[in-house]
Amino acid sequence: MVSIVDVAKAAGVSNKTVSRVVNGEPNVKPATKTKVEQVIRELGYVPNMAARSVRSSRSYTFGIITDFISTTPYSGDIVRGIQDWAEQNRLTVLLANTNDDRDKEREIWRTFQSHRIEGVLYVSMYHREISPSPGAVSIPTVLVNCHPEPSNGYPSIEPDDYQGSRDLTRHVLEHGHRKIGYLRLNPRLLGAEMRLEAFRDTVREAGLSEADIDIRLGMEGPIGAETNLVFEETRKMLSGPDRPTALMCGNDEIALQAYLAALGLGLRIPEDISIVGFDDFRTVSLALKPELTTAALPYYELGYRGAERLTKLIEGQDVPSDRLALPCPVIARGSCTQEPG
Amino acid sequence: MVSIVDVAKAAGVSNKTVSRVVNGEPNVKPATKTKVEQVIRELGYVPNMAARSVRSSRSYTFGIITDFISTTPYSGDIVRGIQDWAEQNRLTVLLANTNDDRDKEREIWRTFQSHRIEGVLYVSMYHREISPSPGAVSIPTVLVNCHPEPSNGYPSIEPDDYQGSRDLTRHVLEHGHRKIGYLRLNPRLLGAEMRLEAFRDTVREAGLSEADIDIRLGMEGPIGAETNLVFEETRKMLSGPDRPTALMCGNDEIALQAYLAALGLGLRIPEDISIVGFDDFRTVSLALKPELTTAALPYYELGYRGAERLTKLIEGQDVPSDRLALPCPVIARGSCTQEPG
DNA sequence: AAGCAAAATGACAACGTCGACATATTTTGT
DNA sequence: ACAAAATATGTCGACGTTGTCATTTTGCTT
Repeated sequence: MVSIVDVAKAAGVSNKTVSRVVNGEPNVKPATKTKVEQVIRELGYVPNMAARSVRSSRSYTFGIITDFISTTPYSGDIVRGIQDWAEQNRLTVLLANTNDDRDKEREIWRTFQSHRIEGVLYVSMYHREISPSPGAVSIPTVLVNCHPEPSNGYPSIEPDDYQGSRDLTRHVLEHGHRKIGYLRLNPRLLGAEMRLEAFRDTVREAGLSEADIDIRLGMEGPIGAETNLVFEETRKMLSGPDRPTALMCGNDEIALQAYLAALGLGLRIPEDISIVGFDDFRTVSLALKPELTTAALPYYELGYRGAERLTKLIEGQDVPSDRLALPCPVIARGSCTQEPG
Repeated sequence: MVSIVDVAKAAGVSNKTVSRVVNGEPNVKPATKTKVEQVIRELGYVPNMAARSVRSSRSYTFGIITDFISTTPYSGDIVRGIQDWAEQNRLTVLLANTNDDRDKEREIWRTFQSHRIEGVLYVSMYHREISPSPGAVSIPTVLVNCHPEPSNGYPSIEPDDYQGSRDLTRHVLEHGHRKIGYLRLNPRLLGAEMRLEAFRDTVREAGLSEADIDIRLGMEGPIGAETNLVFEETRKMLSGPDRPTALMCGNDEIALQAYLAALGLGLRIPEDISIVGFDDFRTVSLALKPELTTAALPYYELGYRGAERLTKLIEGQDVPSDRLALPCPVIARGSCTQEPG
């Protein structure tokens, strides 16, 4: 591997001068600079980050710790957001996956320490409360798509489930619907409660009564192995005498099943029943016909702005608020239209 | 940051002895070892990988280059597979994303070189033909979920679309179906052709004639912005006088739309029509009711075994064949049952 | 043409680690 | 008890960089 000394020799200058050229330092004669750059190109010299890191004790590297990267489709967008930010700021990204295993996590923190990582983005693949266990040494850390237990005060960045659900509910109300069904997410998910609460509050504000809404549990049980009640509950809800004209679903997967149940009952979407989801899992929301009106989880932004926050934290700038919530915009597509009546 | 000399001083031994303990070298008195280990724990010493790397000119690091990590759900499983293998072999993983941008890719190869990466896994998010542009220096590289243009001979690891589609077709035939519809993937995808060909070959072997099968195009146009014909084509196919009893779909997304179309026509699945997909995108395949019979893309294995191949390549062991295809197992669920007639 | 400040370049050490080799200590065989 | 072999520990330098400071060269003023 060609080193800075090789370049120096070939260019007939000292290695320090090469270093100056490489790092764009001032006080290098244009002619020298040109010469050195040419030699660098000829020899294909690329600076050795490890050596640089040893000398300057800076690594210019972030670490990403994920729990289960792949259980939620598109959550990879978070990682992409981080990467884009990293690239724009000439940072390198190290990746590790805990699989939700405590020992493995400890091991990962150690590895990160051994690389003298400058900061960690702790990414959860579904929105929840967590407690990182970094061990003895503390590395600046930002929580992404999750927030810390109240006791330990990591800054975090999360989707605003409440706002998303509220805006989505308003969207449905604005289309004239006054009888609305609601299919709940697994209550164990952090988003479930917030989304439901936002629905309840918004519907109450609009003057609907308890009799106008029909809330049912779609899923329950341990995450990853839940009991799925959506299909049955939807059938029941839509077979009743006084069925809702709009159906709000805890997420897009539930919406998918609602589609199947409604269609199976001979109902047309959206003519007979409007349906909205949540998350905007595009494999589902765009594949459904009509395409699904839903609220989008801002995965990419979560990653990008999380990385931004981490940098500020490292540089010692104060991080405005401990928990930052990013909006979930309503994506209006064809599945929710004016109430027929 | 505490270094090896700090430990040596505190333990009253030379730094070389500490190094020996840390690296598990022989010829250290048990008492010394215990003492050193204790001091390491007390001081929270973690070896500095950068320094180690400078000294030994080995980085123990792999790089992953992805094109667009997030357009395909679950393709993150590839990354997880790589990570697991890396962890088991005490390797670190560097991650970068090209977004299919040539300049960005060059930049990434440079970054990887600067980290003296030992090998690269070039991961494509959908199965296709690619040509990496590593620039001047060559780093051992394995292509994952894609294969090289014939000219440049990178080893690769890919899903066996042909075998998957063949086995799936056999599965359908074994359930007695003799009139089969087929909804094609976007022909621009590498898998499209292979899956269709396998279908054709298998169906011919089974003695079906051209009249028994009905092949239609589901999607076309540039990837990521395709025209979607699935819904309409399925309606046409299933409305005809002599409709098929089973419907094979290019992938699970197409299957989802086929469900919707079939249900919209008042058909029951699987009583009136059996449907199978391909890929096993679990957000779709498990959310469908009945759950979807499909062939699973072996994403995790692709990553894990790709990393394994890369290691062998680096160690100079010969890599058996240039292109390695991993089976796509048939996942039988409820959507394909015995032909009714 | 001398004098001087500013600009350009270089010499050298140090970052943390480990390999090569040297030295010290213990064990073994007689 | 003594040499020889085996085990245990230490010294020193090098990996590729860059920071510090010293030295040389350049451009400008008078």
